[in-house]
Amino acid sequence: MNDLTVQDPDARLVSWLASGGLRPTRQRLALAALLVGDGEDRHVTAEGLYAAAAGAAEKVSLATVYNTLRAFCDAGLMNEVVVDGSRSYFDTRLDDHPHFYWEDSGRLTDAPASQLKIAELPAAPEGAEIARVDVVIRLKRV
Amino acid sequence: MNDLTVQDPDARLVSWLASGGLRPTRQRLALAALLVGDGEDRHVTAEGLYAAAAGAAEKVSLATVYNTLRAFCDAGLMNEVVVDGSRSYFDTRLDDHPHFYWEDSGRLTDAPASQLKIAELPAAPEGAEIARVDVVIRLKRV
DNA sequence: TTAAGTGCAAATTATTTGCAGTAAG
DNA sequence: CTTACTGCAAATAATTTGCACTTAA
Repeated sequence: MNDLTVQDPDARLVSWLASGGLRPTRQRLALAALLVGDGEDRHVTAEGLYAAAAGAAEKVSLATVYNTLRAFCDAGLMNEVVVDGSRSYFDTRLDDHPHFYWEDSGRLTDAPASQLKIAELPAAPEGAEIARVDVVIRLKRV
Repeated sequence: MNDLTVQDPDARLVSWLASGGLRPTRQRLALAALLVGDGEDRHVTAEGLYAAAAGAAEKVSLATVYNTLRAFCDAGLMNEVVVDGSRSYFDTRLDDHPHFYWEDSGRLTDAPASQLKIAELPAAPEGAEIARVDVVIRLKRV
């Protein structure tokens, strides 16, 4: 899905946006660079990404950060993860995988998918099918 | 944990509240009756419980419904379940168990815990331990 | 009598939206 | 040019809180 072919970074971001049918605006390129610029998976909140953009001297309004994250999700470029009733997290990783949620700091990180083995799963009731299975491992400091 | 001994229903609710160190006020008894009055497990939102109370001709303010649900959770009588960024669900069932989330209707129900078998789980990283594992099976209509 | 609980209305927080201006194809 | 995108500020929605009043112990 992510074609990490060798090409100049900007072009990679442009095609990342294009694969979601989105125009490469200055703001989107800046946010995309922060999100997928280095190929690392990221878990951000809107406020967090807004702060990161500000830190990188990129001028993007908070409303645009919200709208852009929503656009990226609608375009299938990211996923929204719900773990904390009060804020939404956005994950650059696209496959269905488990998360660690650090209750003390509110940080969300990937849990190694290879170490999760579900031997049996409740079947979807009549008239429904499974869209996704969210597994959140809540951690507390010892 | 839930002692479903045969005694008059009101006394059951009073001791349910007492087990959480909470005073049996008229409002709490009314909400407790709606939540655990029949021993069935319930998944409610604050607004939903408020509507149910109104439907049962019980006068309880929305603020009190919120405060009471929070108090019940703090007292360990209920659990908060996060599945939908925008609203909180409160579950009368206390053990760690999987849920079905009906994406179309926003309804939350229990999934049979007996049908979930996790063969392997990512280990908690250094300095942390697992507080709880949330499994939410998201359903879509076929 | 006294600390806990209640209910309003106002405050907060995260997020969305209307709309006028700006930029991409 | 034409439509999508941006950014402010105002609007929303869920939830919390300040505070005067009520009630359980």
